[in-house]
Amino acid sequence: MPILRVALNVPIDTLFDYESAEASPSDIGLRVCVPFGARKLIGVIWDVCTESVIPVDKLKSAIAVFRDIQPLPAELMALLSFCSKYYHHPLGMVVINSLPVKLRRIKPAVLKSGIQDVIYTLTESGRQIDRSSIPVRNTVMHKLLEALSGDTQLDAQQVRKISVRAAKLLKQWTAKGWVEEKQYEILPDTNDSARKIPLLELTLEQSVAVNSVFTQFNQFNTWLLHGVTGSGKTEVYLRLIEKALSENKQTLILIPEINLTPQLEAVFRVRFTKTPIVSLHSGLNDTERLRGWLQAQQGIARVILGTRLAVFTPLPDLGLVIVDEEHDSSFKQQDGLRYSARDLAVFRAKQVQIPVVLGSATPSLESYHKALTGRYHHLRLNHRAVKNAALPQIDCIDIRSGKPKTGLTGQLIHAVKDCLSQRQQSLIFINRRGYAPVLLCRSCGWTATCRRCSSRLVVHLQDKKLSCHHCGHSEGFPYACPRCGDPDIKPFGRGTQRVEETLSELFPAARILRIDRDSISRKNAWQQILQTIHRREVDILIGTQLLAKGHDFPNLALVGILDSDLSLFSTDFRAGERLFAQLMQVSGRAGRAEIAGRVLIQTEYPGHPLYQALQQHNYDALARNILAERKVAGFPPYTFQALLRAEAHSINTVTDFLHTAHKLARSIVDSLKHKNIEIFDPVSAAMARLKGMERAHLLIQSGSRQDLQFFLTNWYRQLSALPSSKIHWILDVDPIEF
DNA sequence: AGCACGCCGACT
DNA sequence: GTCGGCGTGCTC
Repeated sequence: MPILRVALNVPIDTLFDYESAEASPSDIGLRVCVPFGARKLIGVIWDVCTESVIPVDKLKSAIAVFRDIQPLPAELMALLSFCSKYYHHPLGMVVINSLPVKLRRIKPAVLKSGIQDVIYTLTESGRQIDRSSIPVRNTVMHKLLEALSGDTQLDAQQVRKISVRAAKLLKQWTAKGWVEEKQYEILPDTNDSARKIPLLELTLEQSVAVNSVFTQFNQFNTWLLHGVTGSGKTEVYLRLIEKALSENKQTLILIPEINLTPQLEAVFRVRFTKTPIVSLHSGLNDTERLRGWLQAQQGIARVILGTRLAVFTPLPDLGLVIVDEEHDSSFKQQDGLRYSARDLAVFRAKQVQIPVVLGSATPSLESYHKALTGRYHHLRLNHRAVKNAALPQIDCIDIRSGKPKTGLTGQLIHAVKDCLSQRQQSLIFINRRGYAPVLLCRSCGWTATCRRCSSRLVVHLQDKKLSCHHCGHSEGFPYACPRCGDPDIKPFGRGTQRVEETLSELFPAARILRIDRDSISRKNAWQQILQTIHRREVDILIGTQLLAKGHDFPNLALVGILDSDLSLFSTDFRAGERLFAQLMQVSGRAGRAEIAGRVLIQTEYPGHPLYQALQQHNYDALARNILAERKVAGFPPYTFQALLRAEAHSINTVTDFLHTAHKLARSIVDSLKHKNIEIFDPVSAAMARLKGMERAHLLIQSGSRQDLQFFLTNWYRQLSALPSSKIHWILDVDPIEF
């Protein structure tokens, strides 16, 4: 009888064998329901064979093979296998967790409205509708007509975005003959060349970049598209996608944050009006996610735009991969399977021998180093694409001589005032939300700390709460110091809320908008906020890094940066790199259109190389500087790392486990031919306590990725055999946080 | 991860 | 006497 080898979502890195009378090799990649101990589980058929190493009397029979959807393509299965091996995570867990939630259930997947979206277009008579005959207050009708105008096709997802009422309205309009309802066609071409919007002329640098990729469009190559903010990386992407579409290939584009998805999606939809585009991000519900995934798998979707999890989408005709803002740390998953979507994207491109483009204004040093050493092709865009738009003037304000009480120097206040008088917008960037980061007792030095984490509680004055930004715990203010009883307890330091308070006292007439995770509560709020900014209904913006990323603010003339010095001397060796990228990003918000931008950094270290490089817009100087330091210190990208992360309720459990792990590591290395593996002592994590768990880790480092992997495979096997009832542990390969 | 099995303390 | 606490060990 045929034997199925099944990948199951259990933390044991092995396949499980089952008998199945009906199975054939063509079932590889299908889902299957099997008995497992006392329960039933869903799994994926990884292999079909005739023999098993498991004794026959122990083999159970599979319950049912699901044929509701096409099997996973072999390439995707190879990607998942690689992922399991490279990150040392059980295969079954990798496989099942990569599937849309609706495919993880023990029942066939159903989409009552079908896989293909129905799309809507205006008919001839629809185009004749006199919009002035529709009451102005009927906004849904107007929005819908606006969206449909100009030959645009709307799919169900877009319709839902307009309004919940829009779908009903469309049915009525279809009945009236104003709107035509049809299925997406799989277009062999996408001669979208009949476009209405004239193409922007490419700058010289842009066309060099585009043409370079064109010349090697049918082979694997990693291109680092290194372009300053505003240099038009998106236009380069668009030209490349156009090319992929014309060759009847799918394009996968990975982007960092959910905030940016709608923005980029809109750009693509305007440009490729007839191309089925799917966006996959965490804002979708299970049904939408499944539909997008299936459209991608069946080749209906030609452009797939998504956050890191989209790297696991089956793409039969993949011809181009793009990773935008490749340096962004959100491409690295920080729990469970700790994969880097950027690195897996490169793997995918290599798998099918196609180009992958990594775009950034501030590439990760890993990628930059590979570009310098010739492993990646370096494409540079050194100039802004918009005519007359220069890079902003960046200056430091030295605050050593007198730290301002309000946190804002006279110079910065003056600059904001100037902006106000010229009706231009300004942005104050402070990467710390809340009112103040610390609640301090003046007489004994007590500070409010979290019960479950080793963190200070942040003062939120608005809702009169102290809250932990790590576990979400919040509590009321104490009336007096719990330690010494002195009632003189005060907020210390500044967060966005306090800066907002100060600015509204200084400029009572100004329209001030604070943007951080606390002010963006509702799902749709972000789009509205962007509109408010674009309509110039705001004078001063105050924000955290949420604001720094990729958005265009054409009327923004000034960026003020507060309290960024903290990151200069962090224990994390990547802090400098991250701060630089962040400041470069936020600086890039200023002066994007006709307005000359200005950036003011309040600092005690105006001479620090990081600020110097920033002022000169000189990424290369700083990057080479940091790389030289890393080389001397033996840090990535000159070495490869893996971190064994462990947590438990009791710190003793953690240290005992890590000591055992250390001993095992020692003996493995001693037995190795190549001993170029460095084992560090266990240390506690940066956040030593989180959500009531004590955390520590053990670092392994090697100059050879291969040797490191060989070691890890051995180590992982031994660690898995250890008793594991009280300890939680995971290997983090290529860690970026400590 | 779940879930069963098993071996000890406080309840009707 | 048994209900249920969670330590241990197994799952094709």
